[in-house]
Amino acid sequence: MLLTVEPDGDDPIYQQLRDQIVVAVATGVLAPGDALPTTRQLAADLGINMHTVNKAYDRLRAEGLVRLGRRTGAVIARGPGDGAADAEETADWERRARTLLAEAFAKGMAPPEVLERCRAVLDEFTGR
Amino acid sequence: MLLTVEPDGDDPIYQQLRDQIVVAVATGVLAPGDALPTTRQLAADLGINMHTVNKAYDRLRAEGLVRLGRRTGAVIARGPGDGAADAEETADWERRARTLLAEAFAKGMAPPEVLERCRAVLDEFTGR
Amino acid sequence: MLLTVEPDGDDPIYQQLRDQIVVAVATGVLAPGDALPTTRQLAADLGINMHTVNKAYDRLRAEGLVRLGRRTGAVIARGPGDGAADAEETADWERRARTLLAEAFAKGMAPPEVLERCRAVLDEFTGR
Amino acid sequence: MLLTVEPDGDDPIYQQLRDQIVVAVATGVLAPGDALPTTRQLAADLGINMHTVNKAYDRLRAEGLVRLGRRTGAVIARGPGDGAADAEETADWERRARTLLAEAFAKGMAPPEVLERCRAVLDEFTGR
DNA sequence: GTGGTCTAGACCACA
DNA sequence: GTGGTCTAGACCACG
Repeated sequence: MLLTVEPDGDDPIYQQLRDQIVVAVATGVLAPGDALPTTRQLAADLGINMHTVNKAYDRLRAEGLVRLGRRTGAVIARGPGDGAADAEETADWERRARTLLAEAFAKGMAPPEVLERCRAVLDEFTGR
Repeated sequence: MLLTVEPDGDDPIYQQLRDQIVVAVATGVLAPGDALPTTRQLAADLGINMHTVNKAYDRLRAEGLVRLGRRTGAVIARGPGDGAADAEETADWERRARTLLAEAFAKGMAPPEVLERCRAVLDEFTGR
Repeated sequence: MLLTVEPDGDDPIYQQLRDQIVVAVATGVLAPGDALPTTRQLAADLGINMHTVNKAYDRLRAEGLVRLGRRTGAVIARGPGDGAADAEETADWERRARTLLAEAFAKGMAPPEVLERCRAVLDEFTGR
Repeated sequence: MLLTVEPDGDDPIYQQLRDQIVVAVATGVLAPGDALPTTRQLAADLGINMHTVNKAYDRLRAEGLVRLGRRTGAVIARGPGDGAADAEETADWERRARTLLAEAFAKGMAPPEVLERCRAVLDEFTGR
């Protein structure tokens, strides 16, 4: 099973699904054109409600990462090589990154170490 | 005024406060030993509920960034140079960073560019 | 009552609500800062489900026209004078306008007459 | 190929076909008397279901833009110069135009700019 | 008391 | 058989 959820986790279930799919796209486990499970199927597999899956898919569509097809179900629409993010998207991302990096630094992680971890994660994504 | 809030923003108000204080610690605007405003004071200044400020402070306490004293109020307990984060804290941070980096990569931002942005933010924190 | 719905109309109910609110903003009946009814209130008034209202509000939020407040409920966030639409938004609008104008022209409406109708509607919005 | 479809686009396929044919009539690419491809032919060319093409043609018939003959297939029935639309048709169109214009105005597009865009599109249809 | 989330189950549009 | 829409009712997070 590609996706799992923690019903009692801090993040809402649809958010957990969204995050896992984003990571799967980054790692190449899912590539543009790949089909995601149908809402009903995934809901049944995970023991959650169809609408919850639907919401996760809808958010991903709003982010431009998946297309919701009429016949095909949900399909990955964008991937690592597929053109750059727009300005607003990038600005929003940077704002969130800034907060996350501030937390690391404020809690005592050394900047070179932080950067190294980021590099390692990105290297993993690129497959190096 | 050091802190501001958007009452109708996407993030809850207590989260906005928490984030801003974290960034303030990272940039050195707030240093270990500095006192934060009292909950009543800050709530009055921002026009928000006292409980909301309290929640923000409590979260920061749970993260180990502030100490809450009966008479001393909230005081910054940790800063950039103050020893490393523990393993659990670090692992949790890395999980969140992984998701954020995956989003950037999946949406087409180039890894060197992403790293550069991270480096720039960290440089800003260290004062270069 | 400001808003009404036709449960059996061609457009989904949430779309009808969205459209009416957009028109209300254009005509000035609703101005930035004005509060919309709460989801439960509006649902009760119209005899529809809370989630349907929620969806309409969520779409308007995605369009940037309303903010969904924690305490305040839904509030108009943008109005006629409030800065221009971004490029993508404009391009999408123009694509839809092109189709609508093509329909008018193909069905025999004379271009000057079409323009005149558009001008009249816009004049109504500006209050002239 | 005159017509194309995005199977996973926001609009249903039959709607995409309908829109493209309407635009083709407006631009003069298709003129009254011209034959459209047979449903089988077009469905095969586009890799879609025959029923979908059928539905698009039927909508156009309901709008009075094409005539469906048993042997003649689908033929364009109306064009830019072919008499005015009836009152009901016009009223419906104006209602939709009003919503679309309201959206533009509410989102900050200036009325003169909106009118100018409309004029440009109509000029393109008339061939200037 | 507000919106947010989740569940459950139904019907419809689309293909 | 897919996603889209709507209804109904419950609990939670936020303030």
